Amino acid sequence: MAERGRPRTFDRGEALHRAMLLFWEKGYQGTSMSELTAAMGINAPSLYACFGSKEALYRETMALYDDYEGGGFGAALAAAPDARAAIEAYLMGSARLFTRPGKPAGCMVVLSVIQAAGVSEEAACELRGARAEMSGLLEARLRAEAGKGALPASCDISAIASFYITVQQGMSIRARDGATRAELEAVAQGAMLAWDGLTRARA
Amino acid sequence: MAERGRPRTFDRGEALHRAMLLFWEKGYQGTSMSELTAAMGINAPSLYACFGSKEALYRETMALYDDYEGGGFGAALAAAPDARAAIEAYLMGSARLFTRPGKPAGCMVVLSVIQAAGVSEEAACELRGARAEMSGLLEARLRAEAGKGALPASCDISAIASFYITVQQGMSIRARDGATRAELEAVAQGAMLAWDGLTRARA
DNA sequence: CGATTTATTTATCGGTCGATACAGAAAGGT
DNA sequence: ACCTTTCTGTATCGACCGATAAATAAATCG
Repeated sequence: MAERGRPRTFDRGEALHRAMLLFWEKGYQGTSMSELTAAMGINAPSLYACFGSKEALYRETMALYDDYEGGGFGAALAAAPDARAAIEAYLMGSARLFTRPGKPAGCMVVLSVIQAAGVSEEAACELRGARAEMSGLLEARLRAEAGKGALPASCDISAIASFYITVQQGMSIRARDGATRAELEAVAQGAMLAWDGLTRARA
Repeated sequence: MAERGRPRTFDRGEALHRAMLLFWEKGYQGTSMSELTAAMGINAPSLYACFGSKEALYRETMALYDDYEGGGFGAALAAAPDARAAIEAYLMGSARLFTRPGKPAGCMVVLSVIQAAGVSEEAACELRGARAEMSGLLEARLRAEAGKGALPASCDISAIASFYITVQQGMSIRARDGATRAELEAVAQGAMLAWDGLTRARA
């Protein structure tokens, strides 16, 4: 059951990784085929044979990002001892992820709100889903805590999630604008100062 | 001292306004000349004669945005009775500005961090300056308050400004992703819950 | 009135975009 | 060996990009 035909001369995963870094940095429309083929070290026909199209490649790089770069948040949220620690880990982890030397600043999924202009409606939906998923993870973690009675039943879980998602997305922009890790960590700590107020029982 | 030559058949200000809406919505690279000329109701040579180039037009639309759309914040900050009210007005005003029916969602200046890919280094600097200016306005308002003794001298003014700027920029992304005005206003109120903690005197 | 100046329309420029046709090269199957 | 299959490099496709040259139209100036 060995492979038929001439074997590929490049590493598919490595090429995909390099494409991801480009799309992450410059967005979909902002990255040209010639930049892609140059960075991936292959010619256009090899790219099309291997990945299908520019958009299919983009979607695959986004999946790779979800799996390896933006990932780990689900586990971190679950591992935290309580909801407050989970949110803090989410923000502080984001501050670190958004400012890794040698990697584009900010979150590829968050920035795709703007950077994915030009992709098909189908792909845009997929991206919207990926962003909503993160929001869903946060809400789920908070609801789990509320279920344990650790949060007042009357507090607005989705509003809390919405607030911290917004802060994290703002951190993506700040990172792109040159903010340092220390600045983002200070922002994260600032956002945690709203925790008591947000989780206080409502009328 | 009347005008020489054939008079222009279109309203320059109106054409600029239409170009602004396009750039605001789709960014610099994402807006093509043919889209611009179609929306402005003129042919390409008229555009070049009147505005110089696509980039010069973009920069002029950004100036227009600064003056008429994003403006009013300086005055609002100054008019507020105290620093807390100023910050709250800034965030609540942003929530309103980012979700005006018939206008693109979010802030053109904030989104330019990502949407201005492709412009010259000179224009990019100008945009960075425009973003820093807003941050400077916030800091100045806070320092004025600290000078009056209404804020502890030990609290970190630039960190407070950085936090609220980050929230506001996050609101721009959320608006682009479809967030409603009510959601953004809730986020703004959430951010104000951090105020007491942020302005408490430090060790 | 011509002469000058400026704006408009039409047609098009060279360049780059994303995407492919084609022929040659390198593997397995028989 | 030969055929089939798959990948590779070259060379290029039509479409659109941002930007203009040239000819025409509409105003003021002398």
